[in-house]
Amino acid sequence: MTSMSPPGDRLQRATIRDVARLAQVGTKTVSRVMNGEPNVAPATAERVRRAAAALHYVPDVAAGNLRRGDRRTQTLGLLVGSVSSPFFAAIHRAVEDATASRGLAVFTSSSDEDEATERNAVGAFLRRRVDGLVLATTTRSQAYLDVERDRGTPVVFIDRVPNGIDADAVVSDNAVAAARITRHLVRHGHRRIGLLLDRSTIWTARERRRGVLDEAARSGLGPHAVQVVPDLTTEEDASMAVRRLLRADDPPTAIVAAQDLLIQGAVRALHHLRLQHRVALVGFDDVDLADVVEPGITVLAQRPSHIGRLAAERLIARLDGWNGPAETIEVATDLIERGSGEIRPPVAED
Amino acid sequence: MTSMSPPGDRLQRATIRDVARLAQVGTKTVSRVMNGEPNVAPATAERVRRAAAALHYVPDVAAGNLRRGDRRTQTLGLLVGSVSSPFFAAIHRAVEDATASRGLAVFTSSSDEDEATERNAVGAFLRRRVDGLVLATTTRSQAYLDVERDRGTPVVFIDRVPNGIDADAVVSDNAVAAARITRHLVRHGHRRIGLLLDRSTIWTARERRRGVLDEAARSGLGPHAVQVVPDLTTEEDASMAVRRLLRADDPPTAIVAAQDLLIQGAVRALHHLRLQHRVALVGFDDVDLADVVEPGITVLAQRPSHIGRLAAERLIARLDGWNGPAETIEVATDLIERGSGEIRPPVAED
DNA sequence: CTGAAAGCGCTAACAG
DNA sequence: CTGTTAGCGCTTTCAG
Repeated sequence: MTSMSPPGDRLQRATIRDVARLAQVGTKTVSRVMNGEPNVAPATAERVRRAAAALHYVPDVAAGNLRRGDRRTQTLGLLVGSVSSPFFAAIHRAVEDATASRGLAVFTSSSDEDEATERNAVGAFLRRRVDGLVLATTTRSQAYLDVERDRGTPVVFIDRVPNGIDADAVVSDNAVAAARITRHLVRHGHRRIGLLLDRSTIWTARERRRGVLDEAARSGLGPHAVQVVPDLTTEEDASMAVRRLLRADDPPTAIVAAQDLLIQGAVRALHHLRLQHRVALVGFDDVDLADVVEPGITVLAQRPSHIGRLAAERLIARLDGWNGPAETIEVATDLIERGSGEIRPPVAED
Repeated sequence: MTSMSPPGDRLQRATIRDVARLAQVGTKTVSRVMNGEPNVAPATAERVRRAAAALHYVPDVAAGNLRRGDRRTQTLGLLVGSVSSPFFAAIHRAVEDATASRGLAVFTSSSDEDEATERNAVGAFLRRRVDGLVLATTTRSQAYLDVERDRGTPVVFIDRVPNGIDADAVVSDNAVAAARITRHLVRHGHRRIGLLLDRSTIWTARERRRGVLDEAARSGLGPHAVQVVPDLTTEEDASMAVRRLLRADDPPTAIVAAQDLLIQGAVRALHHLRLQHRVALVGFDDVDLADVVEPGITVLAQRPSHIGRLAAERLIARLDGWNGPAETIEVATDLIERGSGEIRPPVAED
């Protein structure tokens, strides 16, 4: 029976030879039927199918690919910062959607923004002979993928542009978006802005910082107008940073939170301080219930599913032999005004 | 040929024989070194490692496993409702964490609660010879996995108990939790409850319904006290359901939303109707910013990362040969009171 | 239309 | 300590 029976005598897995024997044909004929190749008499094919079903035969694609010409495993590897982040989870879903109809299976891993973890994960993908790679890279240089790319494994980068390797990338227009946020705040009268950032090892954090600072300068805000708090990792980090910023002399009248977790920390801090209607707030990435909170949270929403879809499509094009030059695709972001970003600074300006 | 550039001569992938030739040893020695087996002279091992590095050799685990005794691919398949749902994303992360240190790579797929999609995904996993399966199943019966399980592939179900197969499962204490919510509302004076549910093909939806109805009966509420609205899929569905419920004669004084998306729809509807302080609301699953909204949203929080970790640990135990009886592990849930669930009904009781 | 033989990259089972 | 031979499950090649 299932679990009681003598330990150790697990059912033998049927091979193509078992099927061939039962159907009274050669293994090649079974192979033809299983792969939908032509030149099999309908009656023979039916016999083979019946035998396969009777034995619960499950072909071993890895064994097949060992000999097959194209050597395709119909598998790809996806590396993200964390599969549990809403942003990357949405990308993951889009990659899966664009990819499932093609019969591609997806390996996923989280890097946690650690170089060694990324390299381990990519190594694990490569040892399993994935056909292609979709990477939110966290390493300084991706030159380590050069050889693999030259061996014909396409690599598409997401969320962050690559460094030290010529490859496709699909990213948000981070600097543009950050500048847009800044202009928005300046137009509403703000001259002192607090900027909450993720680790500066992450390309998006650097881009967003650049976008804010450049636009602040362009608006003539002066060098100390933007108070940058980098390397924030958790909600609590962001909360504490907001408290610290607002306690200081000459506190910022507006906060920019450059990532979803940081928004939540900032919102929570402002509410606890009862300053949610006094201090402006704009965040990167849309957050659940952002429209129900009072005031609604103004955000610069990225389009993660768009990023995922474009990346997957580009990868598939490469797999199909398209050989155009590598390019970086910028995906537009949307400024969604809900109230928190439209708060004006207190009138007591110096 | 790839195409224009260095015409068609993509780099050849190095095999174990290339490494052996370069290091002037037999292939078995290379194999020993790559797998950390004993009985290789340090000098030889070093020579092999150098050759492997020079050739950028990446072992093909699938080819190795073909001959290896245990036939382990160090790979497992994870099926969830959707990888982009926060609940399943958290489970996914926990499975990855419990599993990465072991060198297991994870295939993920979304079922979208569709039977055929589930079977396709599981088939794709099996053809790739995953060592084990973690499934949030959506099929009526999982007897189709019987043979595979007897072949030694462990299967652990998550979020939903299996049917037609004897296997481990890790689930929330849904009915208990639903009863607890109901009791909570009854204690606060509610006698008419609106219950928003996901598709009744999903086991959790049925369990939660049962929990609410049983507890309502136990509390002597009468057969029409709970108005059940099943088969809600989107936020909009939930919003509309709330509006409809509250427009009716004798509307419910409390709403139970049995899933995160439905909570958001319900919250939004209540806020639009400006009834958020009049109608009680309790939801399943914690939601971002639930504590910042006014009133805070009372939820029954599941512990998805706990579920994922336990499922992965059980799977690993099975892989390590542990052969105890299959069991269903219930993970406790937490009632988090934030205000919305503690609203009392209007005094005008009949 | 069909099947026998060879071989994909690797490891088990021996022999040195 | 090291290498040779066979063979994992499948597809290619090529001869019927």
